[in-house]
Amino acid sequence: MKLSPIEENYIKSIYYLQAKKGNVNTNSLAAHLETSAASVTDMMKKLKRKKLLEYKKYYGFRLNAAGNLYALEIIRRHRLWEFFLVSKLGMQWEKIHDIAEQLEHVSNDELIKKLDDFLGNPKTDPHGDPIPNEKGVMPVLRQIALKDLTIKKNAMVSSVSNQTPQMMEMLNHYKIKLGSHIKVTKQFVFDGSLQVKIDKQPECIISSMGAKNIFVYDN
Amino acid sequence: MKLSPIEENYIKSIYYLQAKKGNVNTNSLAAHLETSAASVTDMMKKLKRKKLLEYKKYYGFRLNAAGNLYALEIIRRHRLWEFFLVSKLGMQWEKIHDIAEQLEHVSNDELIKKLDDFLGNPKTDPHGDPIPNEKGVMPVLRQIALKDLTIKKNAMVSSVSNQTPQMMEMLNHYKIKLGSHIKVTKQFVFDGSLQVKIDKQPECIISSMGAKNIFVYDN
DNA sequence: AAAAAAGTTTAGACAAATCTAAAAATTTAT
DNA sequence: ATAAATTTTTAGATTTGTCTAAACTTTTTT
Repeated sequence: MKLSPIEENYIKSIYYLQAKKGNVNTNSLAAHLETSAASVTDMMKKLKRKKLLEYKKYYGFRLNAAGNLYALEIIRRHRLWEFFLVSKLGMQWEKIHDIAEQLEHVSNDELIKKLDDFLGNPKTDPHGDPIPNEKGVMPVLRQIALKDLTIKKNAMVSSVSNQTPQMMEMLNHYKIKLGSHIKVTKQFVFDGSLQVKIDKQPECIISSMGAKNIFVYDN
Repeated sequence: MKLSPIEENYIKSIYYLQAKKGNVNTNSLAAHLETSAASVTDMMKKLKRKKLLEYKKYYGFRLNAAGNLYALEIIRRHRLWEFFLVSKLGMQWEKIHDIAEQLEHVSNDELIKKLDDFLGNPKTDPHGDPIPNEKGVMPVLRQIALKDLTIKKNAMVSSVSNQTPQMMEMLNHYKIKLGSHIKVTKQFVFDGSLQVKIDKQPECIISSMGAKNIFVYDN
């Protein structure tokens, strides 16, 4: 089934609010989507007709299995595009969300599959949020700061917690990208700096400041 | 100004029909967009209000300078995405048009600028059609078959005239991509095969069959 | 130059998504 | 348990893009 971008936005918002608060009501969904409660009621009837959620007048609504799966598909597209915008086009975080909101509605299974492969099958978006797989399964990841990574354990760069020009300069210099393979080869107790191997590059040293702000998943 | 996807499709269709036939009338635009003549009339009034075309009842319509520029912007987005789908994701020609029709409506100037740079500022899409620049200027290109390329002249791969698995296999083997820099270093009169240099790779030999089907622009 | 044909526009209706204001149901407070 | 407050739904209007059928222009034919 293919929904309109508007319907997709409803599904996505319900999913988020449900994940955050357990249940969603008409008013909170209206607030989240910046629309009226009346519009929400109308749409709930429609999405019930389309069998994406349970809905009983005055008794709230809830995504069913199909609705959940659809939401995860949208989130998958959104997060893959966000990854693309940052890792391939080098866009800044603040700018990518709105663009990904547009791109997420482009629907073509082969496109998303190929995009995923092209990006190296990332497990999280640039903010560190997990990307559901094709079947709608969110990977369970342990994300830790690089400074806490067990020595000699392979890990992957998942996100970076600040995006100052100084930080970007450093990442750039070390050729650290989202998705980069990374391993700590030595720790210096003296100043907390680390010797690390990034992808296939020769080893280099990262300061404790840097190692605090770079996040990786090690599973 | 930001138009809806539907309005953009009207602008784009008018542009194409105008380029092909000089002038467009209500019925032919309706046919092209698979809609009714009445819908076209309604939309012409609207696009006139938005100052994108000249329109006089019963006397036809024509894009003005602003409308033309807008059309070229849409075409630019469409062709850049087509290039992306083929050169980065490795999709097949038959599949890319419909996807690009969706992607072309995603509007963000910085996105398109960065995408263009990421792709290496291609001058044509995978079909060999020129990509307008940011100012709406179509590059004037001389596209020729690789076999006709002057020896030792630098050129760029613009398109490939058939997409059989055999052809793809060869392109893959030689690492020839859209946008690849290419130069003929030697011609063998005997069988018409060519020695060529592709990007920074060592020289290789391409048969006359291959050289007939690979197109380049040499200016 | 009328009549016929072709092409275009208007009128009126419809579907999707929205809104406001009023009505109905539920929840909370007394 | 009734009243008050909150929340949700309905009713009816609006906007965008669409349609068919009828009316209107222009063009072509005779």
